[in-house]
Amino acid sequence: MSSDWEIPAVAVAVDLVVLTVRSARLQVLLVERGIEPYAGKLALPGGFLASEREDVDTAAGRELAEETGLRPENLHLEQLRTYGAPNRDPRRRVIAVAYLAIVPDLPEPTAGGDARSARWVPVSQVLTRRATLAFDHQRILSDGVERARSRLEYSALATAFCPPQFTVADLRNVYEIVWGETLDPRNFHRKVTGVADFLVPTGGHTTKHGGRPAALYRRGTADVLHPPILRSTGGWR
Amino acid sequence: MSSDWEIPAVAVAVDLVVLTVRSARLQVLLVERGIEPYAGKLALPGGFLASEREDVDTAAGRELAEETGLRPENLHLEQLRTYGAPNRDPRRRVIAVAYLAIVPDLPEPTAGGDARSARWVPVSQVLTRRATLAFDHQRILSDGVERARSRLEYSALATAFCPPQFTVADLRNVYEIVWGETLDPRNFHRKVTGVADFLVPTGGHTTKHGGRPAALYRRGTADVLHPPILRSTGGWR
DNA sequence: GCCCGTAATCATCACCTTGACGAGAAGTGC
DNA sequence: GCACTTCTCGTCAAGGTGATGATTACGGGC
Repeated sequence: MSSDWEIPAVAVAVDLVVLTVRSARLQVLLVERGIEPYAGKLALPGGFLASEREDVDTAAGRELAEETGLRPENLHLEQLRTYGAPNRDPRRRVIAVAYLAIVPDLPEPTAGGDARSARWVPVSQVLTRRATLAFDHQRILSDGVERARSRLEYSALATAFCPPQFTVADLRNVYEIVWGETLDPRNFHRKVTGVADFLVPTGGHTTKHGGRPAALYRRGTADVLHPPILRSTGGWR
Repeated sequence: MSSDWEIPAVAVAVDLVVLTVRSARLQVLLVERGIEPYAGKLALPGGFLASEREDVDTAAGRELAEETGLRPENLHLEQLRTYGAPNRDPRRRVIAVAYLAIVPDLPEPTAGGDARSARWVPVSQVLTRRATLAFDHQRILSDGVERARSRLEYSALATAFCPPQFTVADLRNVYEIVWGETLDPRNFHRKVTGVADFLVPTGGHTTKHGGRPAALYRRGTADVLHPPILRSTGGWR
């Protein structure tokens, strides 16, 4: 570092991997790019810092609110990782701080705000390359999905996919769809109800479906799952 | 985003949490700052991108080589997370991409390169505030240590603290010091030797110490620990 | 109302992993 | 040889897991 060396300044983008379970599939929120590069291509929602003074975490919450209309307080939003390869963006140097957001099945897909044609796309369609994404967003999405799968094992993340009140079956549905494997309902029930402070019974019961009504729960105070809920594949067992 | 809006450009710094086990303590590599702000204060080693084209991961490896003289190929280096609060640095807007590096006990503490007085400091001295760090480096260190502790459970990270050949006792020593708890030698031995592809016996044995010679191992191909090595505290059990 | 299908919940059992701990193996120092 | 240390193997009870049977509680058709 010689004294006439100038500190390089780069643009900082925030990209969001917003996941939900919709129509029995894991889906990701994508936007269609309106401008070059990659005009017309699907991409993760995101954008640059709004000002030189905006906090990066704040920017992520702001982008999420713009795209989904949801306040970040109510949902899960965590930093995923930062992607800093020099040629990510052909225009100029941009490093992207990626965030993972988990939202429940929204009534209106992307009604909120001034989002430019955001829509839900099944993750499988992207990961199998039936749909490809702009920039290195394919990689970011892949990392985000793997993070979510892993978090289901050790954290209460699954409840973020669910409405405020949900049944054990709802929860099992989340696990099965995100992990892509079927789980035994009886063992799953025993395990999740056995985890300390994971689920709190509300006293209510469902009434709709064709079987016995299920007890309703809301998420408890536990962030980490005491005995974890481990998947058979992907780990080891 | 109006059309006259300019994309904010910010400086990108790479900060390193370099951990090792030395003198039976978990220690972190720190430098004494020579310039304002925080001149004279201890800080994590790091620096700005060397050029507008430098990859962020590459920059982390470069900084590590400058500080320790070690080539990044031989050791563990992973991205920790990005710290993007607007007032991290009082001079100007800087976002820091922090990395976690694990190195074995080096023969020469900080002999390598042109490092400005880098030295090892016990982590406990920093976390208990007996020594304080510049910027938000206290928080970054804290996150890095917690990441390392967690990684010991599920990954082969502990071997990165060890020389190429090591004994089960060496490995147990790493776990005990990083976790800050004692482990039963007999159960630990059974567990680590039972994990698939974690340890490969070299055939050699130690000869030095006062007890029965220990078999020597080198790290195997496993990155994730099949049955994980769980700590009693901090997790749940 | 009664039978049936469905789904939720409870119960049982064999197996495995874990932690606690005993005991032998294989060196060093005196 | 003896005391001491550390490594390594074994045993056992307790608890978690997967597989699976049984029971509960609803809706729907007749």
